[in-house]
Amino acid sequence: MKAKATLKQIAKELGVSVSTVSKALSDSQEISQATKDKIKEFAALKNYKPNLMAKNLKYQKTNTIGVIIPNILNSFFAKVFSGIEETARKRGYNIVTAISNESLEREKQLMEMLNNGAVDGFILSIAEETQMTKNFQHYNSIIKSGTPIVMFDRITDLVKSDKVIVDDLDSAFDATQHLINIGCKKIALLSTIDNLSVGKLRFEGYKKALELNKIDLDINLILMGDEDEIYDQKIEVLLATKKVDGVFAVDEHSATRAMKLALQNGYDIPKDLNVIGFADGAWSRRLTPSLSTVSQHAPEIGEKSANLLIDRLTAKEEAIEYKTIVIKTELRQRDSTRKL
Amino acid sequence: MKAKATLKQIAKELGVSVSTVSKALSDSQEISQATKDKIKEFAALKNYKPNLMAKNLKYQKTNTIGVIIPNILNSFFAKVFSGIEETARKRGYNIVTAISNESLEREKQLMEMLNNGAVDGFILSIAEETQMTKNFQHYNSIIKSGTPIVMFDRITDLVKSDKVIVDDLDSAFDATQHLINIGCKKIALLSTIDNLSVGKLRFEGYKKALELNKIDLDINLILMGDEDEIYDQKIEVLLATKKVDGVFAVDEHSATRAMKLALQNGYDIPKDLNVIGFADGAWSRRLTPSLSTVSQHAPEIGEKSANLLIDRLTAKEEAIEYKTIVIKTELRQRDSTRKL
DNA sequence: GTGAAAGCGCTAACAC
DNA sequence: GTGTTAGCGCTTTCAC
Repeated sequence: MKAKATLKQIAKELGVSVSTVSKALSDSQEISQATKDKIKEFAALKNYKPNLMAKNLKYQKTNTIGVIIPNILNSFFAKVFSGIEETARKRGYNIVTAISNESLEREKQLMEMLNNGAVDGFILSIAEETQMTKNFQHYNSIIKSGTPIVMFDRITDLVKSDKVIVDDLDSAFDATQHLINIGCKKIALLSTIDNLSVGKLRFEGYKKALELNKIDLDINLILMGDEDEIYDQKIEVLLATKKVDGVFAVDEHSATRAMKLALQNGYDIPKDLNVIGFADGAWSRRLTPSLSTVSQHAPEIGEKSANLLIDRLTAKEEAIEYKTIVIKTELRQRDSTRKL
Repeated sequence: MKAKATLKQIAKELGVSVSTVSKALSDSQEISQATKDKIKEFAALKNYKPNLMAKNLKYQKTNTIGVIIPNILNSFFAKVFSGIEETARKRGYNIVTAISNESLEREKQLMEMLNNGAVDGFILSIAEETQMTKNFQHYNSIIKSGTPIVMFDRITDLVKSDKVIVDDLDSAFDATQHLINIGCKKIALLSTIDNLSVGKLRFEGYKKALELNKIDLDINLILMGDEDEIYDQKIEVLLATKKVDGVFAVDEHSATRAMKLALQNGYDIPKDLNVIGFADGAWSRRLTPSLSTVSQHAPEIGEKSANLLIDRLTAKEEAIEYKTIVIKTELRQRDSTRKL
């Protein structure tokens, strides 16, 4: 447990002043080359590293971003996170991670805690409970306190901030339209995220596609629920009617459950049933048949979010206008849908 | 962008000294109730929060743990991470996350960067490149500098530190034995992680089980490679021989590729082929048939790691002995293996 | 070319 | 019961 080297120590051991050492190490013009060399060599020997906390305190900023993720086990968030991490790191920022576990209380508490000079800004996706209860004051009060926020994916219009989203409505429209194009007449919509902004938008996209193709919305084909057995049973009942030839699943759970239950109930995918889902690419490829998905470019969402935040943090003038970046999705056709 | 409240400001506005405010807010006996009440009320009004950086600097600790993850997209690591996060949070620690991307250089650089007073200790799993090149000095020099490290899953004997691992050898033995018990005679071993400590141990467990059951090790049944198409082809060739009735896959990729290729090549799982893999539970259940796995209790690994580190950080005496905690795995029988 | 001193926000030993 | 002061490690202005 040897104490870390400080300017003070080095100064003392070398018989110079603290400020000389500081200047020498930052290659100041004021210091003679000889002294600089001597000090630098000694510092390297002692493995000197400037203390971050002291610097932070001095400059009143931390070069750290707080990232609040609703659930890191969701691979979408994990991917966005990796995008944030990489971009932030490149631009010299550290990441403090906190997981809200979809809880409003936890989200509030974490953000307040980190807003004590621990981070310069936040990147977050709204916790489910927060979005359901529409309790957004804590965001606004944090922004008012001078800490900028960037929201991604799950956002709200009630907070003025930078945002990065996917064109959920259009993506859902395209996915549904694709199912129609390959001949589906009875397309079910499956969702466990109807309480989220993104869930609602995807539902809208589905409805819009049906409408434009003059297909009546059939309420029996719309299944909403939680990730539980009751939901599974509903899917099975729906499949049992054999009146479905397409499934549009707006979340990973719905997509994979539908696939599995259909296969178990003797459906031939994609012959009898075509499935498209919002889901993670890596695992979708591992399924048999592989799942056609709406790819959300998660790492890019992370990258853009980090850049938005850091741009704001480093901006000369304050109060640049808030931006909303919309990332284009892509329909990845795999084996769970017929080819055109 | 209103400036955050500081002790100094509050003191000035209230016409008292800084230390009075500080003491009042920490409920010191020295201050009269009346003053305390007054100060507390005013502080609450101003939404005062003590500045973390200043406290950290003062106390020479950060209450922050640096977590170095090789790859957050690997759900095992994501799960361990969530265990770490939750436990650390409960005990009052923040998490700074860094992703090594399996690179030695990056791992070194990240750790050195964070070792400048940004974190009190590290929790990490060794990057693949680090483990392959056996380049472990940076760990030792960080430990020597006074920052403790806890390693999990991918570890090395060449670094003295606390460790949390799974009983890889025994788990692999049990998995192989189970395949033998349900009647498999020709058990293939698939691995894309033979360069990792855990990969080697799992291979040992496989060999031990064969040996004890007097089954000759057949080199043609052992497939090692990277996550690429060449590896996929090798699997397909192996399956084409139809000389395999069991697969023990020591990593997620191998397990899922084997399943998929077997299904595509007309195998009936588990009738013709039994598959067990080290893999994530959530997704294994989503496959059809669901995959029997060795469950590694990832969140518990994270929890134990965090506790080990924090125990050491908060220990009164220095140099408690280093501990290695071994977590028991569980064989989760699903539909990719016959029932006994 | 080098050093002294102030200050970032906080705590705590020590005065009064 | 309240205030003064020093100091955590660093940078930076100003003096010499």
